[in-house]
Amino acid sequence: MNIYDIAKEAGVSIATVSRVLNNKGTVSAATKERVEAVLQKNSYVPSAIAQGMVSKSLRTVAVLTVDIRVPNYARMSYTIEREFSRRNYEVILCNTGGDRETTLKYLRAVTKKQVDGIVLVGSIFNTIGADPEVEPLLRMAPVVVANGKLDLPNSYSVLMDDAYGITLAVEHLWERGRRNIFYVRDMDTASAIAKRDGFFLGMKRCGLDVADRVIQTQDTMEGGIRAAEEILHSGLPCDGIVCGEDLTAVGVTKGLLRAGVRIPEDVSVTGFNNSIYARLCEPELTTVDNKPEQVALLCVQLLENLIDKSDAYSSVTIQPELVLGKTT
Amino acid sequence: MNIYDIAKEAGVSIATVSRVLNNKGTVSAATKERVEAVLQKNSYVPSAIAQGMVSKSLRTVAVLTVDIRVPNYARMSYTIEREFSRRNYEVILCNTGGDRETTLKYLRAVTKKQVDGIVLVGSIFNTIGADPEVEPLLRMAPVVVANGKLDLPNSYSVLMDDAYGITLAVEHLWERGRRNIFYVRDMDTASAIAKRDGFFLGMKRCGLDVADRVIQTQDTMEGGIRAAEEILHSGLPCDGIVCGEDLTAVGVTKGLLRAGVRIPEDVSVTGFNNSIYARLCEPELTTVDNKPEQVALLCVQLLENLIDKSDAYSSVTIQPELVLGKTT
DNA sequence: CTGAAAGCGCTTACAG
DNA sequence: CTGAAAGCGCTTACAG
Repeated sequence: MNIYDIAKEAGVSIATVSRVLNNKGTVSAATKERVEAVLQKNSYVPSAIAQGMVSKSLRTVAVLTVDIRVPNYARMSYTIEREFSRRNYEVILCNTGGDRETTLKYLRAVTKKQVDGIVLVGSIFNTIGADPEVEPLLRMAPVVVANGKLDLPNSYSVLMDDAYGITLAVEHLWERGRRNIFYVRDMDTASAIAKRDGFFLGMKRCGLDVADRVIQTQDTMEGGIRAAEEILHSGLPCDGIVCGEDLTAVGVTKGLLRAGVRIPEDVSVTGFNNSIYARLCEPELTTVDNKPEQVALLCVQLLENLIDKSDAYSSVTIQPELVLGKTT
Repeated sequence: MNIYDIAKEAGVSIATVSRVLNNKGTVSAATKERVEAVLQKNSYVPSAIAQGMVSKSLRTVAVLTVDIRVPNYARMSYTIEREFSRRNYEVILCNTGGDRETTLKYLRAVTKKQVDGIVLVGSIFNTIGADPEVEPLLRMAPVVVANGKLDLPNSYSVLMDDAYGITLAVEHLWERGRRNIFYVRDMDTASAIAKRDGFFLGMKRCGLDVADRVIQTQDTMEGGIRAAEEILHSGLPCDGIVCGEDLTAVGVTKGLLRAGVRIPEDVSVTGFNNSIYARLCEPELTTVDNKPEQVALLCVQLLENLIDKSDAYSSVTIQPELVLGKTT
């Protein structure tokens, strides 16, 4: 059932059917009514592909992220998807695993489908997006990076001030009287580096020593447990541990408790993300809220503007907030 | 840059360009080489929309689920997406919230885009998919339901034996010497009902009484905490609590510990899903592995067969497994 | 107000 | 081996 069938049945031309369908141009009331009856009767729905052929748009955007199973990415992707759905766009989801080849494959596929826009979720795309093979693909559609920055003419950013978030945690521990503070960091994304720098900055402001006080570990609960063990065996005094992720902070907490360390009496622990992990943790984590929903919403608004070529878009930075739990 | 530009530059017809592009039909080696050079030079990529116009396919499938932020759905959606990507399909993600209207909106949008197939993730779609307004939309593309069943000619299921999973938990508690067992259930999906029936069955087999031993609560950590309080105040003896979800089990654990109950010495607790929540829980939860990755993979294989109209597809049921933690 | 025609960018029989 | 033409299902100037 296509527009020709409808036209024939209604005794009009396809142009007229198209007009009533899109409420465009002028159609006499009588004709309109007749066509609408036929439309209704056949519950006709125009083909989005054929429409896309003309308009060059399928009203679809692509969301590339590392792994939707990570709560922070899940929250952002969820919000992006819901917000675009409200705006009558569908979202193609791409789990790149942070891998260059995989990212390339996804970008080739979605640009071939002429997506209206692309959202890159995660600071890992700072590196991948700058790759000489990746970059030209990102020029084919407007791009917004959540928590990252790209040097492209049609790309904008919504940034989270990760460094500031970690300084908040450090200063909070200082106020709690902690003077021997460690930092547990994870992978090597721009975000991880910003957080570490935030730690250095916070410690400096508090006049504290950072020598041998940064522990690198895997971004898993087990990684956190190992980090706690490493700290306990370092020989250095420790009364506070700032973590770059809630998940590692949960592991750190477990590791400390197993070693008989009391939290927060002996050692304070902070996480990052204000994820559900922080609330499941026993005791509940003090953590940094990096507001993924807010970041995601701004990404959607920015990309929508870029797609509509409306004015007044610019990159934004969101400030995180400390959320008190029972570990500090 | 379209196929006409390429044809002109290579001095051939568009039919010939199409042939070398698709490696179809016959092209002389010389011509092929010439065309390929032009293709390469312009890094030409054919429009997927125009191709879709002819083939009636955009090589896209839709995944409808309740909420990607729930780990079990995230794991399934992740696996489905990755597996379809491997097969050169893109995935449109739809978070329906379990809502009928939202589901309708998504299905209208994706059928209009003529998706090649639809995966419904969650037993909530048993009800929604049978709705008289929803059902016709599901007839427009092959459908696979993860952990649910639909009565449609072109729809198949990959089922998880939730009831069996709960009987495993009950029997495990019995073997541990528990005789006063409660069940904490959540929402009213087919899956939740199957689990409750599994509880009844397991208890019956063990010859245990179930009167007033099913507690209904919200599917959140707080819901679990409240359930624990309710059980403790019920006046009934309790030495075992089987939960329908890891998240509520974590809450139950917290609630019990706060009341000074020892786990597992006084009361054993089991969860469901083998999610990361179970491992974060202190003590680590004994839980039921419902194998979301395996379910998802089978869904993809099934749907791929339906799309290719290859033979030999049928619905499957997966058996869950008990995973021992430290709460039993 | 309405219709004929061109155009969107491909693929695919059909001739030659 | 290669090209002209039709067709996929729409939208949109352009006439009338």
